[in-house]
Amino acid sequence: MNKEEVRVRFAPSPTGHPHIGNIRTALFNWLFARHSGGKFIVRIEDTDQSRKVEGALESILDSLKWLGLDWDEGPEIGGEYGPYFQSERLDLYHKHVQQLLDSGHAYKCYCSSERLEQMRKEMAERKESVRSYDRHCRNLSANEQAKFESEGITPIIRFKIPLEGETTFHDLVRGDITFQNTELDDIVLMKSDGYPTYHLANIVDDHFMKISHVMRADEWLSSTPRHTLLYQAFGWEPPLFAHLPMILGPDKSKLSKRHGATAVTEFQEQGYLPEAMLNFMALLGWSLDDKTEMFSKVDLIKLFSIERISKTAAVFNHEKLQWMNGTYLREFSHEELLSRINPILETQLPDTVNRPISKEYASQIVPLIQERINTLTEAATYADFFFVEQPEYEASLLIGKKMTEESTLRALKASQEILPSLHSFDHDTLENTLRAKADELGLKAGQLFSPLRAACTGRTASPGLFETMAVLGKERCLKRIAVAIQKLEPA
RNA sequence: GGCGCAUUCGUCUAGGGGUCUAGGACACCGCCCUCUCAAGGCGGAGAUCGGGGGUUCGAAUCCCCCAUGCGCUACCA
Repeated sequence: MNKEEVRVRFAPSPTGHPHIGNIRTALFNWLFARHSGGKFIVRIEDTDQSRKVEGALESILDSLKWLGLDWDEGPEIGGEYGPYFQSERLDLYHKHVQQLLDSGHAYKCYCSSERLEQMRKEMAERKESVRSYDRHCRNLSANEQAKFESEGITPIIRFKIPLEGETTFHDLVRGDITFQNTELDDIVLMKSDGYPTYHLANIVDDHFMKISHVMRADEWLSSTPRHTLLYQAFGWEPPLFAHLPMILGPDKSKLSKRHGATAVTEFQEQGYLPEAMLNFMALLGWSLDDKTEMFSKVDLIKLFSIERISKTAAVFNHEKLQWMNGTYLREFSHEELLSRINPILETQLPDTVNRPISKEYASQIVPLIQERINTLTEAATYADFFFVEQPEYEASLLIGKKMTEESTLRALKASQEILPSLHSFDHDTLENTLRAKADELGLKAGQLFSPLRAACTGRTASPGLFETMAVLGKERCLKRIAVAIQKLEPA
């Protein structure tokens, strides 16, 4: 094999929406390929017909596209070593499994699943270490085989693991790893439905697609000696292996739906930025040094290396992702942020708000919320009062600290009187006027501002009062103040 | 049960014999800023480096044992 050219692959099976762990694997492969000037290949491992999930393929491809992990060969674009769907490569697998049969490295197995189940049960009862298969058909005579064939049993094909010796392979992350061959079972290569198992298809494809490095999750480590033996049986040189640390949920178990949103597409829907997602995922199992943690995609490509992949599984920390997303959000220019937020506003603002949303108006709001949101979707929930006709809230919200119903009413009415006379409704005018008014009323600035804030926004927390009022405009502020006074005024 | 891998603050991690009385980040707490909330700045608390034996003048760093966690143990990937 030509080890000069780096060719790596992301080989998902279309059995569901890819979660952050799957895509992290894709990311590391992609990063390594781009770093080394090699090729990144996507291969779909659809050899299990029963587990196929509708829409999973699209979800996988969409996740990659969203993050900008472009592939050089694979679905939609093809390539020199296609097809890139295993279900379209069945002939290749049959041909090679036959080769193994002919060379005595594989054999047909006629055991029923019932017998297998029974066998495993008995082994467990006898407290023997449970084996997946007892090699019952490994040395069947020609007569016995003919008998099973005549009964119409479709055999599966198993790999003949050497009965003795040991198998060692080198892992780029963990070093040399050795397994006793006696610990290895005669794995299934070809299933009775004519589809290969992962083990066979994987080896055949990696070989013919000239894959130089296999970077996959840690859960595959135990399968690697079997794969090594398979390469030997074929007389092929195996690729280099690098097993990536797993990503776990908060309870330290394998990531699953139980852990809430883990599908990459869900993060997209929740308003996370692809650049933040990418940065965050890169740090799950990889680091540059003891302090750097903000990495652009270009940085990552330049700096990524297998040597700095860690060995330990990582718990997925949602809070840190959120922080990082907010950091990216804050670094955007107003124009950039607007362009990201606008589509969210369109879809997530209440139905009562007229569409399309005015970009000009939204652009005034963006600077006010930029440092107060951590995700794009928060823009719609945080800033909705800018868009609705009249925010809903309880009258009690108007009465702030150190304020009573009476003083609140007085403050609101005083504001109602002075605001119409303002020639300009900008930040400074508002601030000067209102501060003077507070003085005049014998109130602290905050005592006056809080009922005004509640009246104008329907919230106790909002962007700066004067900025907010300026954006809302004199007319709307006055209207909302009037509503507030009504809420407090005895009927 | 067997086999494999792993084990540094709650979490992500730095560390590869002395510079570590273990560094950074998220989260947490306090202070500053301040019209609220954030953001930002400053500071704090938080890990006897899973435990026990070695090796060494000296170990988070090397070796062994144990414990724990995770993974694999399917005609799933």
